[in-house]
Amino acid sequence: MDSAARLAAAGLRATRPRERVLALLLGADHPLTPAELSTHPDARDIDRVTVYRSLAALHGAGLVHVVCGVDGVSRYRAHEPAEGGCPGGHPHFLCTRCGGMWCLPEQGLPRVEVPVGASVEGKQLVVHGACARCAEAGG
Amino acid sequence: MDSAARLAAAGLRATRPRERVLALLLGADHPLTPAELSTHPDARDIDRVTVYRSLAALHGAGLVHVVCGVDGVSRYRAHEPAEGGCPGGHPHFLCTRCGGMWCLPEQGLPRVEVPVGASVEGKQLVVHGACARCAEAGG
DNA sequence: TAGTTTCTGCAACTCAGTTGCAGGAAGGTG
DNA sequence: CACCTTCCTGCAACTGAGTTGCAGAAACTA
Repeated sequence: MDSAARLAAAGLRATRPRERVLALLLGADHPLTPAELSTHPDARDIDRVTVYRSLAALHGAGLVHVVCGVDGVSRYRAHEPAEGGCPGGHPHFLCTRCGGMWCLPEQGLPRVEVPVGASVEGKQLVVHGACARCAEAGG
Repeated sequence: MDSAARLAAAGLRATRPRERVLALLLGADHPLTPAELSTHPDARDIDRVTVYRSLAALHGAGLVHVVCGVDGVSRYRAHEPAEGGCPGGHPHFLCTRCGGMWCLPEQGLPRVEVPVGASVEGKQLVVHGACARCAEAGG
């Protein structure tokens, strides 16, 4: 299923910026920041603000999941809409050297007991350190 | 052990801003943001920048732990230096309505398998939703 | 094709956090 | 106690992420 079809299936207008952003997320092997998206050669002509709003629309429609690392930057990744339920329900690894992030999809998240009366909307587990390449480069 | 004694024990100079910041963190029942600290009545005369630098010093000395929520804001909490080892090794609950955060210290963090060659320096599990008060207020 | 609705791009803005630098305080030495 | 070195503080200015308002343009509908 390509970007345009996914947008239509989710009830979103299939505009050029949205298709482009979703296509980039689908083609990436790790979560991307809004900055990485708007400076990408294939999206240079898309405004920063439009990238943010497209990501918000995609997230609202359940086409992508978002993770905020210990560096305070949000990262987005596309997932199959068919997965439904709890997309992004896996840990992520953040390299604090190069800023790269990778999904660890084979592993789940633990059940957490929250204070009485509180309602849970999501949870995220971020492991941080140095990725293989940065660790080897001396870091 | 009061703030000044903790600073000395950690090998830090016991300056007024540091004592003040540490005392506020020790007196709080939940993690505080740098903004909450620098606008606190007891710390109004401490510069924003000094708050950030004091927190960095306290964190580097292992007197506080830091959590970055899904809202991209860092929060700090003091802990007993005697605990050592892996301070902050518990989940946190973040209320996305009021921005409050609470520690869930009775629960641990799961072991996570990371990509080959990567080195782990820490991990954090943040559960987000509405706290009891915000949920009751209709959120 | 015309018309309504929604989206895009621009400009300006807020807020978190950082950097450079001059003056000042903390704590050691004689 | 005075001196001196070291480190810290506060100010100003800056970077970078993310948001808001608005006019014009593109997408869907009839």
